[in-house]
Amino acid sequence: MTKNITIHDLAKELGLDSSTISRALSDSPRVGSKTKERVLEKAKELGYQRNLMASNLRTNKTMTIGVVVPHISRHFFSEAIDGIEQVVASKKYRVVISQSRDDFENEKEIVNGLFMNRVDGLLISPSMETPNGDHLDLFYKNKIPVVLFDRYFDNGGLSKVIFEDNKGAYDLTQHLIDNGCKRIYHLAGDLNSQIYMQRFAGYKEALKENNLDFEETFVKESNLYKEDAEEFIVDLLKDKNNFPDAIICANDVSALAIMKYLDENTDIKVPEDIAIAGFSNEPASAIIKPGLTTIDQHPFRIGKTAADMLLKFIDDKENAFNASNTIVVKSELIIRGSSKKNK
Amino acid sequence: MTKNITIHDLAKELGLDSSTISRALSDSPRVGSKTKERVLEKAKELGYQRNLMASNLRTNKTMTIGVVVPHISRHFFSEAIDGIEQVVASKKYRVVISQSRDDFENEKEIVNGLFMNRVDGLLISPSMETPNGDHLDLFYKNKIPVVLFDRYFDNGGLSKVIFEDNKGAYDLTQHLIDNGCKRIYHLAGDLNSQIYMQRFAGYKEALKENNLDFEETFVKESNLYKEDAEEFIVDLLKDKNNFPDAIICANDVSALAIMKYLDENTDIKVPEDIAIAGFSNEPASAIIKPGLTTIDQHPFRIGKTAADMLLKFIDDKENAFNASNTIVVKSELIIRGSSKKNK
DNA sequence: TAAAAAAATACAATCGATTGTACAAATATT
DNA sequence: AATATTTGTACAATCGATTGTATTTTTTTA
Repeated sequence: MTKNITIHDLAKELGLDSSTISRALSDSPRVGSKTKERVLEKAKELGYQRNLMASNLRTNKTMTIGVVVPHISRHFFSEAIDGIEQVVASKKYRVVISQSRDDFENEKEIVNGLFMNRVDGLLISPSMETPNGDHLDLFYKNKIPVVLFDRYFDNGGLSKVIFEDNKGAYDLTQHLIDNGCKRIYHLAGDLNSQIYMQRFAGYKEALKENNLDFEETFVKESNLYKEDAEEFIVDLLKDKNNFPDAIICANDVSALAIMKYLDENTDIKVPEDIAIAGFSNEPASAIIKPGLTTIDQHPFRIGKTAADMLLKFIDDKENAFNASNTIVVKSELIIRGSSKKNK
Repeated sequence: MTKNITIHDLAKELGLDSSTISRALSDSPRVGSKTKERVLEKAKELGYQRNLMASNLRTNKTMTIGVVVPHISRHFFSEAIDGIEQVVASKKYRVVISQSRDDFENEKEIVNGLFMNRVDGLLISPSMETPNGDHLDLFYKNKIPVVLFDRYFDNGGLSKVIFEDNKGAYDLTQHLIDNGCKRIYHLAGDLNSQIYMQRFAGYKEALKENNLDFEETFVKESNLYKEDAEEFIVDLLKDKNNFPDAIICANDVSALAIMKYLDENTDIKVPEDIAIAGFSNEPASAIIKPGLTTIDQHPFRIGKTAADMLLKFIDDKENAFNASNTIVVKSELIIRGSSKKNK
């Protein structure tokens, strides 16, 4: 193994002290310009590459941001990570990305690991199982900024960038009502999670304000996978007398699964017989026919915003710990064919 | 700021030497069990967290893998990253992820940065612009293993995990021919890129072996975005006499765009009037109607395989630099409605 | 030209953990 | 009980870069 070149090697070669090399390489005014040139040239000649492990240790900075998400490959998160990476890279930071797989134990381990690596800040979208922010105390106590995004918990003091889940679901519901729907069901996510809770609440509020029926049986809590959606619709089909005239799903995956199921297994037509709406605006939602009415969550923007906030906190730690800052990213109603009843 | 607790703090508190603390924490046989207990207890009490910056510097290991992809949020790459992360995390490694945005200058900077961070290995899917592996010499010379995945270049010595692009395109073409297609066009990607080159070659081979016509005009090189696909189909529609009876697109995005365009703007039916096939098996391809015939690339498996190979090289550097290992991940033909002509 | 000021460079400690060697204490052997 | 052996700890150097202080060299000023 070609031994790595260090500033000491350069120093020896040039008959200078390593401190001078260090200063020359960081363009310090304390080093003469001829010397700087010599150093730079020699560094290039020997293929010197600064060792950031050493540098980080000394400066107590890693220029690294930890990012924790439930699943990297989910459309929402990969878009958010794209946004994060873009912002962070432009400020010469790097991202270390881990996935909790919605497992709290996993998440705790990851968070500890990131702390041991002394990341300069943490962006986290907690797992479904995460009850509170106690496992982030480590960061809090050591004044390393943390920003939650998308998912969160009511845990005093943590800053976050969240989505208008309530408003999104409200708008969706109101839109369906405006289109003549009266018996609107809701396939919900895990109601222990703030985001699904909010979606459920927005849906309910809209029903209430329009004096529409709401019964507990209208709502089914689930994991929102394809299979959950199929199970849900199969159940509903058993009692055709009480069939809904609209379903709002808490994500697109389940909404698409229901549309697909109805199309392939029944002669129930969307939107004529039943309107369907989803949440998240996945790429497939624009491609299915009819298109799926949904809420765009602007995941890229959420990621960007969270990263911006975190970097601001890193620069200005005062503010990072004085108040819990919350930014709410606006929802956007995307109306497509699946909701166009209008009778 | 609560000063971080170090092994020296623990040592002072317990009246021991820091070396003993270090050994106790790593469960060395050289430390007595009672002492170990005392250390562990005190560590927990004071909330000690090992500083990996220091540890890394000393041991010259970071337990970190650098990952470079063109775009994090593309389905293929986010799935591949998922696979990588899964493998790597199980061996207590972490991933630092960067995106080149298909910009070579960017990629060079990222690669240098990862080297300065002394990652223990590098997984890279090079940008479209990357001409060769010269910018990876740094790793090669310093015996840090590198594995290319998906995209690659013919540059002696680098190990890689690639996809059966040629075979995939061949199978797709053969399948269309078996279904009665005779005039098969190809919307290609950038032909400077090995993967698109291979897909093109596979398509051409299949035509040849079946003694079917091939003309240069059958092929259009493009960036494979939605807009490119629309432009392509609009052009074809101008000359209805020479309209193809099948199009193989080098990715799903463009194939879906063509299907969507035909459906919304013409009365040309898929697959009755024209068969369409894509490449990559995006989620939307299973949802559109008719479903899009395509090739599954198993991106998750590609990621996993590449990560496995890299970790093996890290453990056994001998082999990492003796030969260039190449694993080819098998393609899978996914037949859906868009190709079912059979007349 | 000598003294003062400014510029360039060297010295040495430090960041926190690891690890080879040396030493001391405890236990075993004869 | 005296010596040999094992076990447990301490000492000290090291990883590579950074940075405050000290020193030398050069330039300026009187």
